[in-house]
Amino acid sequence: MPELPEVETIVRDLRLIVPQRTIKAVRVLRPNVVQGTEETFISTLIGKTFRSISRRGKNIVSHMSHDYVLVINLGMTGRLALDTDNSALTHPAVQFQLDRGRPLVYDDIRRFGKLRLFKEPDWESQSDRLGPEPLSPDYTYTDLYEKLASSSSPVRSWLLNQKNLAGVGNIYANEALHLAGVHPRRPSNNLTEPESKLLHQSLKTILYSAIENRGTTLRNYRDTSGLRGRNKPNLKVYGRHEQACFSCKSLVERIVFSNRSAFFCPDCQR
DNA sequence: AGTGTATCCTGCAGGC
DNA sequence: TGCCTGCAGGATACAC
Repeated sequence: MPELPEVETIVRDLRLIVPQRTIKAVRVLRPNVVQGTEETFISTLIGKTFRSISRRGKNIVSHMSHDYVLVINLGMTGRLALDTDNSALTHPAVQFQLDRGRPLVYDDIRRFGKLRLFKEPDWESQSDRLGPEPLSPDYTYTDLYEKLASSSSPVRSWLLNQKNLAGVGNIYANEALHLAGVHPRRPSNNLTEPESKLLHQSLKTILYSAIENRGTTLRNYRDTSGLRGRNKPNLKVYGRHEQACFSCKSLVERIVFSNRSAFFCPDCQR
């Protein structure tokens, strides 16, 4: 569910809520969303204070006191929110009682999400296994072009692999490829340098505009206040199977490979 | 190295 | 109304 723009939106919300708050109690209602034993997870977090919140790819990274890092991957349906009386948190999995205010709740319908605890250096080495951040100023089209050149896998699959690029998921991979005019099945090492440059720029454009719109809600995604993202009307191909391309009026096609749907315009994307 | 398949889960839409 | 199938923003492990 949540890709880079959705996670970025949640991270920005959390920065207004949790820093300098201390965890007083933890309730694990669904042990399988927590890595390691429930007991260790709880005892490690009690008494720790949130210092800062950042994002790495699709991960919410909470830097805690005593050099601990709580890393949350939302999977398909994970949510974080402060519990409220009329809460739409239907599948609470973990509750954090803070030193003041309402509990912070991790809610996850399908429970594909994961909450992991690291010591700072261990998280650093874990983070190093992820690809570059597409929105980082020092991520250049040359980086993209050279890395694409070493892979023969379809470019849509390449973009989804978090070791190649961190944070891009199926919606924005398809949207960026459409904006760049590149067919999702093109072998990565088949892209020319100009095409790589266009794809690099398209990724930034698509991701920035999705962040401005606070993410895309197709079904389950909500921000920490329970509000939907507003980016869905901007989608040009994702989910638009058999509808007319806005650029050329051809019908958007849906194909499946690597077990995921790919949407593209057969005329705009060769 | 890459791909297809299965797995972890629940919920919803569509067909009958 | 109910039952069945397919599908969903992710990540990973496996066989080939």
